[in-house]
Amino acid sequence: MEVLIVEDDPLHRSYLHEAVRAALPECELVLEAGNGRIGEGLARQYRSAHIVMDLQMSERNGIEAARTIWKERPETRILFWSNYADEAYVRGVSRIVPEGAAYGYVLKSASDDRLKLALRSIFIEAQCVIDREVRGLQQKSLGHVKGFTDVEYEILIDIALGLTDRMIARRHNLSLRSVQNRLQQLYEKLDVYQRVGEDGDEGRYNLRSRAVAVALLRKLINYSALERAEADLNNCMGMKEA
Amino acid sequence: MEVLIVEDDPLHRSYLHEAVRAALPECELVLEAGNGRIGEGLARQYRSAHIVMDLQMSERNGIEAARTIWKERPETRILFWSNYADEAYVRGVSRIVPEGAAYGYVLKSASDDRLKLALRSIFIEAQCVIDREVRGLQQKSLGHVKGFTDVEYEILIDIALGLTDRMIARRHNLSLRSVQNRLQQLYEKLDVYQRVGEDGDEGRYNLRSRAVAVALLRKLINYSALERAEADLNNCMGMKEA
DNA sequence: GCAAAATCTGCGGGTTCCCGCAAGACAAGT
DNA sequence: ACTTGTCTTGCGGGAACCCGCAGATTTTGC
Repeated sequence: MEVLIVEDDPLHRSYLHEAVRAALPECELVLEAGNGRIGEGLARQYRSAHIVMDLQMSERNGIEAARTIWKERPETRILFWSNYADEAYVRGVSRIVPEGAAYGYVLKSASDDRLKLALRSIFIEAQCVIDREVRGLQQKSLGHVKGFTDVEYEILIDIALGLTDRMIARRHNLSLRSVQNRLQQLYEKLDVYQRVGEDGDEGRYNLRSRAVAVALLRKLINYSALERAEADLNNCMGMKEA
Repeated sequence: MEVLIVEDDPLHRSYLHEAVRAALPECELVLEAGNGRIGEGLARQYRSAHIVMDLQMSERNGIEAARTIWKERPETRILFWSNYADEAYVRGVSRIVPEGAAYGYVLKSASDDRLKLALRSIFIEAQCVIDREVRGLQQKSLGHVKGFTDVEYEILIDIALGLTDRMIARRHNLSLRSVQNRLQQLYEKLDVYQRVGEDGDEGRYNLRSRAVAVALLRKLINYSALERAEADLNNCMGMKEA
């Protein structure tokens, strides 16, 4: 058995190495990668079936790396080990995990024991281990309780990228008005209608920009989600040109 | 001599502790704080003159903590130790450093030796030590080479928060048209005018939202800057109400 | 002190956005 | 079949935005 560690912080990397050694004495080889790109390469080369992966790395982030790895070998077991439980990350991960795969999502703030337990559960027992906090977000996101539909989310990303209504309509094969309907739902859910001004004066927000702002503040979207979306957009545009 | 470490990651904290011990054998006491709020408290309590501070902490981030600490004791020497060199952070720090204070900005990716050298230079020699990469950004930011004025930056933040033109005008005591002029400069500098569409079709961006998007992608603004700005906004509003 | 440059301001227009109203499409449920 | 609900689309108008133009004000450089 071998384990691949993908993590860009050297300190965390060696801590993980230690933890893996301690939790999985049957592990013969521990590989390390400093970013997603290298991680992908090693995963391919060693056909690693067991991976511990950080999200938020510079070169190529964890979600992208995991996606391509899972695309090639869906039975790979991946434990995501992250600092944050941003809804953007959680959604990004749930989006790419293959049917029936064993994976995990543990926060870096979790205790030593939690991490080791998760390592054994996932890699040995093939069970899913999702941090409670993260689990909560997942539920909220999927269940309709104050959560956002996938379509809504898409549109949210689109306005965050700065696309116009017309562009969004084209991208999604919708009429202009439909897009605007979606936007209204979004504004509703993001609770963006409160006045900002005082007295009787009418001081509203710019709804479109405000929506992006509160989405960011609520960590519904974050830097890496934006980055990915921007890359997608460029791709898509390139395709059209050709 | 005593040193206060403010850093929310336990691993990094103990690494720092180690480094301080090694680099400053004359140091008698090393204090640790897990977030900005606690850090402020300890700084006040122990009148610490030497602080190593992470930016990006949950409870209260490094910039806010440093600002209040410096406000009380401007001669405090602070070494900022951060993962990132986002322009938003760099600008945030330059903004609050008192006249003639000795401080430093070192990236976590720097070598062990660099860190130790910086510790001695700042705490013993009272010199400023700024990472080269960071230094570059500072120049660019202050010098007029492709950099942003403070006023422009303010307005950028305002639209990122979702304020309307009229609101911005009021906040800055400007006419509506002036604000729009500023916005045009911004759009120019952020290079937001490229078409997104193909063929002869007119596919522009929504300039306002797009500007925010590219500012985020270029790390001109980041989560913590947004968060601070939002808090400011709420304060300001509260004041007006009263 | 004066000219050049940069900023601030009002006006007017074209465009995009925000959204109420209303009519059609499709699914599900009793 | 009738209702109920959700989703889509068109129309139209009011508001906000983007911006060229042109005059007023301030700043800067020499």
